[in-house]
Amino acid sequence: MTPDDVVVLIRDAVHRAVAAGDFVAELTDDAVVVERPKSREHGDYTSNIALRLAKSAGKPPRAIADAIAKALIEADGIASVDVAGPGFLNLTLAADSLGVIARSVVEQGRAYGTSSTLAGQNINLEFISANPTGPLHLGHTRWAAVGDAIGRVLTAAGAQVTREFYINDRGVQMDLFAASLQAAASGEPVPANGYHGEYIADLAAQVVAAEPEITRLNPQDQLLAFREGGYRVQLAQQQQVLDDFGTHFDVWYSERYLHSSGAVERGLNTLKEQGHTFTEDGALWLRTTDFGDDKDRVLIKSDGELTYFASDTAYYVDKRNRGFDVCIYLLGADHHGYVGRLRTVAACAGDDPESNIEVLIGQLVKIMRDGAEVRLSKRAGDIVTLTDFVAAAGVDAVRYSLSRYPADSPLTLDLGLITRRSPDNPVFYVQYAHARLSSLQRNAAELGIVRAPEPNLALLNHEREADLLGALAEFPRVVASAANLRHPHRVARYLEELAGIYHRFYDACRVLPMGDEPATDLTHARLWLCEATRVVLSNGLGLLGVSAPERM
RNA sequence: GCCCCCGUAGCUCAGUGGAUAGAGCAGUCGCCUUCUAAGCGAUUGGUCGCAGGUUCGAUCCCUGCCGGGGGCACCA
Repeated sequence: MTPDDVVVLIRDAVHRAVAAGDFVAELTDDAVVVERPKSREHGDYTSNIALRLAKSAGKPPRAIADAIAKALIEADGIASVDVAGPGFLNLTLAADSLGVIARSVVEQGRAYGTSSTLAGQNINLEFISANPTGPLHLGHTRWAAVGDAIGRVLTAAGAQVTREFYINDRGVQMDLFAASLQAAASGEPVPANGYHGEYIADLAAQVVAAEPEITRLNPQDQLLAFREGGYRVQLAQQQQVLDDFGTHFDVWYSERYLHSSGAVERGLNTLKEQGHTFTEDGALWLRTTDFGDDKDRVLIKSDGELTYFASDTAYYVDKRNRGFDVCIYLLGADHHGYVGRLRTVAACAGDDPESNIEVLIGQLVKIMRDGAEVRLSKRAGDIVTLTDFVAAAGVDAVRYSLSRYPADSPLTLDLGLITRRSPDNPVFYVQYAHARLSSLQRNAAELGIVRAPEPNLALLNHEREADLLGALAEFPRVVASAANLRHPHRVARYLEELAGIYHRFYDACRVLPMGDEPATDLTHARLWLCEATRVVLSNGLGLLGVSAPERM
């Protein structure tokens, strides 16, 4: 019996109690909430429905709880119902209705945890979108991990997801980039406002190696060649790094293409049609103050140049024209001033900023090493890159340690801790549980034990087994809420809890027979439970893009 | 000045109105003669920044204040 099944039982019980005249109530669809109680004494599931109905029913919550309990106890699969505290309903399930969860999980396999809660939603998920002028740094790494996990969780919840990376390959930063490469190649000092990282010299050398004739070009052509050559090399490098990291994009969208394809013009036309543009001081403005911005924004400068804001606006309209219902932007904290503006853009384009656009801000990641903060500055070159981080800690540890926290709160990581590959890092705790389970199955196979096709799952009545079954049943709800809230860290936290519950089960409940003893019905029931746990750990780690090792 | 994030155990952090506020690490004490001890058990540790308000009930929602971080452009 799943939590959703319990919800249905309670709803039916309320209806029966109302029909019997015990109290008066109207149930909305989401009124009945069932939770796993914190304390084992409170049964398998608990509901506060009586407390919620008390006011409108005009009766004390405990009286309502008693009436519901009376109707509920008759339902199949319910072993006992207690009314506790101010009026909580505490349910204990019959052992067999809890045990069948194990079978259901195993049979659903990789599909267990998926749902259709977001079915029909076509979502554009844009993240990282780094300039092609340097390596990916720590801020990008956070989104590479969390953004990818959000994509996986949304997909699991039934949404159609397109991951998109916007390439800022237009604008003055590209020229600065070119000038920096040119200077580095000819051994001259990099311009003061250029890019100073050590990678610039490497990039310049790579460009020269790929196109040796570049050194003989006249300065102007050479500048152009460095810009394009550097762009190609740097972009390819970013793509390779992300590929190695396990974060894959469906669309790499170039800002140049946005302009060359006419999308900018179309976007500006859409805004004009909606009537929110005006001309002043020779510039074209968007009246974002109509929707709460503190000031209007310029689209086309008085010198005829498009602003970056114009590109962003057109890009949003273009996404919508491509058929996306929801455009999610994952941005760094330094872009938070952009959130309000993007929302007004949606409003100016005639959309609903509450539903068509969503901007998530990733707060700063601070890295401590030997008690001191590692400072990050992209242009100065003192950066921790994604590649450095992965080289130091490995893909799994980096992905996991970033995605077990909500992205919208600042984060401090101890590099020493992560690189130490010690159990301090929860990813090892979770992966270890999976490795233990895999090992156990190898041992079972060696003993010639094959899971019985018709196990007696009612035998799973040990307290630790009930804990494990209850936790397994929660997984689909965890994934759905992670998707709805765009909070994949909930999956990670859940996995840590599940791993803990499994380790405690393992400690208390022997699975395989000792010595020459034969396999019993309990052995088989527990093997189903173990495989169900392994499936959920594997699926959950998969949602975070972290591997589920069979050996450690 | 205006806007955003944060303030929970010694440290790093979970906790989208419910029961006795949790985890890991750090500290203390135990458990390997059989499935991975990268594990398990026990124990120490809290005015949930402060003050009001809403509610049967607030760490959570609202208002104000205090403290820390980040952001404001006819830049990209």
